[in-house]
Amino acid sequence: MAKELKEMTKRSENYSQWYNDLVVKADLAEQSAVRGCMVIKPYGYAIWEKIQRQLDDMFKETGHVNAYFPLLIPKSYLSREADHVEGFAKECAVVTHYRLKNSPDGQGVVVDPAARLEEELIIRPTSETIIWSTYKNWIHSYRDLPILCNQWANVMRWEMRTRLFLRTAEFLWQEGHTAHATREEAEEEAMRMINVYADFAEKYMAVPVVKGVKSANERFAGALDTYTIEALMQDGKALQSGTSHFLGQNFAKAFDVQFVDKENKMQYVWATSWGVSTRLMGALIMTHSDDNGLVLPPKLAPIQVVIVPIYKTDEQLEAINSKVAGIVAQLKKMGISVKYDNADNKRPGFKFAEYELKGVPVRLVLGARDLENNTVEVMRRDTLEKQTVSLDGIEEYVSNLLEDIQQNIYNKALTYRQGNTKKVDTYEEFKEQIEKGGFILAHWDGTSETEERIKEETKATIRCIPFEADEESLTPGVCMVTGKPSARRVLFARAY
RNA sequence: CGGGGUGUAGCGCAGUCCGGGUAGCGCACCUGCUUUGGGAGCAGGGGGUCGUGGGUUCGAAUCCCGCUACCCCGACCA
Repeated sequence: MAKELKEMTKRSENYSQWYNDLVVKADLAEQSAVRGCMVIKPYGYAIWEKIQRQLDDMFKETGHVNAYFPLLIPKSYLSREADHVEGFAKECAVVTHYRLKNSPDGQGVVVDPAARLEEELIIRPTSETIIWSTYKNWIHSYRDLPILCNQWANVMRWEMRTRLFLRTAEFLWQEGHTAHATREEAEEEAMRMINVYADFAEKYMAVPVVKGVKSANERFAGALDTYTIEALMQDGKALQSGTSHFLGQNFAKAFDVQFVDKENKMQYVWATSWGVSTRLMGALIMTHSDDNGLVLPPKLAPIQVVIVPIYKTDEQLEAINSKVAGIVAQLKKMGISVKYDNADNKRPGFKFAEYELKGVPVRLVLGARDLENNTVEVMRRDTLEKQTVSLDGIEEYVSNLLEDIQQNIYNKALTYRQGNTKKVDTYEEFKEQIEKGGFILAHWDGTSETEERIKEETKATIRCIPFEADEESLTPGVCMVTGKPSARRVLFARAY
């Protein structure tokens, strides 16, 4: 078994394979029989809940409220905004009938042809259209603005190819949809939310991200500007982890959402939308995990501390139980989630491996030997280091250790990203470097044609034009492909 | 939709061609004893219409034809 597991986890170079083997075993998720959809198992869902709760707090702090809109969208809504329909039409699931009937040949059921819908319904791939058709009724005056709504929901995109966590046909996400009286206010909102995402990624997920704006080619269908956070995975590919869109007046015009301003003039509303999905769990896994399994940041780990007893006799177990009870109570009081696993149907070694696979940040092991010495063995998941420490003040020790782990895995990921971000100046160099993976900062002439050509020839795309850059990167240069003038370096990578 | 691959016990696979002949292995599961500071050992046990429909044959997991599901690579994309 040990050997098999090692085989299994030594596959980090191929993440999709790794997901299927490791993550399923780690009880996070499994593919469902429904094409490209995923069943999220309890442990995986617990991680999602931690993500949800934290993000939701951050949304509330920035003045947002939650609401819910329908799953099904009339087909005609989708065609109101030209770019939007262009972007999503090809990947929509369509509801055409509302009834089944017994098959004439007596075998099962068939779709009742008499129950055809007059207008087909689309299962939402995103909710801009249904929300803006609703906002039309909510907005009449400048006094009705702004509207700052968020929705936690599932959406469906009939992708040609799916990947566990990163691109499932159905996925869970949140989508914020805001309406504003002025362009400036909407632009500020879009920027505010990409910053919220970046904060969340770095402070909670311990995933360093590059904030920036998308090029025209990579922009959201229907947006004037798309802001993004881009993370670098351990295999050298980029992962777009969250986006915030400044939608201008496109949807207001498409759905005729106007308000009367202070001067009694009709004005179209300005919009934003922003979202992150269960893809974040993919980012979490792919950024930190190692060959022993998941490594979770303490702030998002469903179980932060696991305690394993080691005993030979019932008397020893009793003694350990009562000792541990005090530690558990104290840790819980400090807001630390702790699991005491004294189940006697699994051996200690098995438990050690299992909780490492699940990414539990800290493990305490308490045996008869420790009771005598008033000590405990502490193992940290990020470095796998073990240390025997005194039981006096153990709660404080663990609390500090959790913070240390949170910081350490962030630093580790940041160091990795820095080491895999290169500046190149010629296209030959670029082609060579892109094969090695990682981020590349290079000059580009700003045209879609050049971007398209680079994508075709190297499979690399412009991940974003970063907001923050060193002075050299902001110095004008020449495009590595065409030699035309370039204002600054932009960020390239191969992406998921 | 193109190119490749795979469907055999809950999971992972061998057997499939050369050569058709009692359906196997590891893990998991059940029972018992011994174990417990890194995925326990020994002994015994249960579990499979070999993806599916047809054909060839005395006989098909194996050969032939069709269908189907899933995985990987590409086009598409959070």
